[in-house]
Amino acid sequence: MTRDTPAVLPAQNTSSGGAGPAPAAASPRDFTFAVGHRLTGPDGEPRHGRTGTITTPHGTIQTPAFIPVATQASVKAVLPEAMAALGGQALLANAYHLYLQPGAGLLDEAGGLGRFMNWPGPTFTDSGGFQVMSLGSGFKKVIDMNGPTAPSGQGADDAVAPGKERLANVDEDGVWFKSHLNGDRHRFTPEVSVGIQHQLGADIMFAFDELTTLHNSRGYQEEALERTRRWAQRCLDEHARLTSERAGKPYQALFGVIQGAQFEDLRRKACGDLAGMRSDFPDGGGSGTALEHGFDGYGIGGALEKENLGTIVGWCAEELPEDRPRHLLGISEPDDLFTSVENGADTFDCVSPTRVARTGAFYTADGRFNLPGARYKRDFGALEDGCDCYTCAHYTRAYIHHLIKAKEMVAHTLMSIHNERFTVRLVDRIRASIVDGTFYELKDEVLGRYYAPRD
RNA sequence: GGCAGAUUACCCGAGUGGCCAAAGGGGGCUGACUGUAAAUCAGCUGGCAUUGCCUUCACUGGUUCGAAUCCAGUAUCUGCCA
Repeated sequence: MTRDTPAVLPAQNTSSGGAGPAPAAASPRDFTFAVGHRLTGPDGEPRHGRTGTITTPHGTIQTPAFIPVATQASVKAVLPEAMAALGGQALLANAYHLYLQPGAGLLDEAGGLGRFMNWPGPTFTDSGGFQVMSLGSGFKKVIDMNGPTAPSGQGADDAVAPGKERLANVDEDGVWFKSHLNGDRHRFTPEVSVGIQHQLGADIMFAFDELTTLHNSRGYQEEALERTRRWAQRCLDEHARLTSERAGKPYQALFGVIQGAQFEDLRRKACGDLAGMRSDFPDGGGSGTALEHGFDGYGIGGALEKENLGTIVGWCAEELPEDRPRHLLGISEPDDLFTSVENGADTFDCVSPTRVARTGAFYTADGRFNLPGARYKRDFGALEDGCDCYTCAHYTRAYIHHLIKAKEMVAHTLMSIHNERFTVRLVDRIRASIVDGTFYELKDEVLGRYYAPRD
């Protein structure tokens, strides 16, 4: 990273020539994943972790990679130029939010998500599956060490978090959403979600899934998982149909999403089911023939306890095809990143860097701290000593502390740039450590310092 | 000069005999945040110690078993009348 970086994307992302007209080719072959180095454990045995390169119509992604979240076609408070300058390789938006806001058709008309938001590099869209949970039960996705606190058993499947209203209701065919913006009812089905995502035009899309919580019973987890399996097939079929119908557009990859909560048998079954799914795709040569095509990659999502994260990712890595990328949805804490990469996750997205930035917290090698604290009032150092981000190059803790106290919006921008850079750089360092064989040294050093007990 | 009304913790403000260390805001302090219903939420905010004790509702003095609350005086402020 350099300071005063011009408003252009990194070299590896400029192959498409910016947000110009779409390339003519439209084939599943426009999306590839090549495994690079494999991680070896301290015992000399191979691990699931690896480096790789994802190639999309809008550029490549070196993995492992952190993909910053731009839910509504915007990384909150940060310009895309700044995201490129801090090393972001791709951005992830949300189909549900974009469908409610500008409307997916508008983005199609505008030339797709990337062009609409002035991000020439690769893009992802989430399916709206997360909103099945967040607008449904409202419970947190990752439960703390104390485990579920809501009533368990029969009634738990209808439980709603305290103070929340149920705004999503699931049935076999799909989900009714009640808009959190104006109360309008909206219908999402696998076909609707994939249709919206095709209109949004991201390089990588996710299948529409049902995210359960740890409050749900085992019986409900099985029921939901089966439903998600059936939805996955419908997503793949609709994806094949639309890929054919929208020939001439850049190919959009579709990732299936693995659920199954903390249950090993359910996770393994989900992986096997989705890995084996096929649908007929048109080939890219214009010959009119079709080819059998499965998911281009896989998302690992759902309810899990932090302590089981690595184990669950490991189960998935064992069951899923080696030659397809594995995206871990919604994770970015440093310990979780190391654990997940070690066990086979290739890419990550998470709202945490910008969310905690907006609420005053910043990451450092020594842990996360709250900048509104009175102790920073006269601290004229950078947010993090030695950080190479734009914020740390130009601004002090005291100044940003002042901006937060004065409720100046640019505080969110400066904080978010730092936190995004911190997370992107951490995953970049993890990638480099796999290449040069120092993963475990890096893990011990980084986590030992980040989570060291404080006074 | 006369009449009427005010004065509550850092600020604004509720409280008109005991359930009041005193509602509610703001501010301050601390913490949380993992596919964004999140520029949000939670706790604390007179002092000291473990339940508990001590000092507070402009000031002084009363009434009462008991006063932020009732009475008298004083100070300051705000209206209206000269």
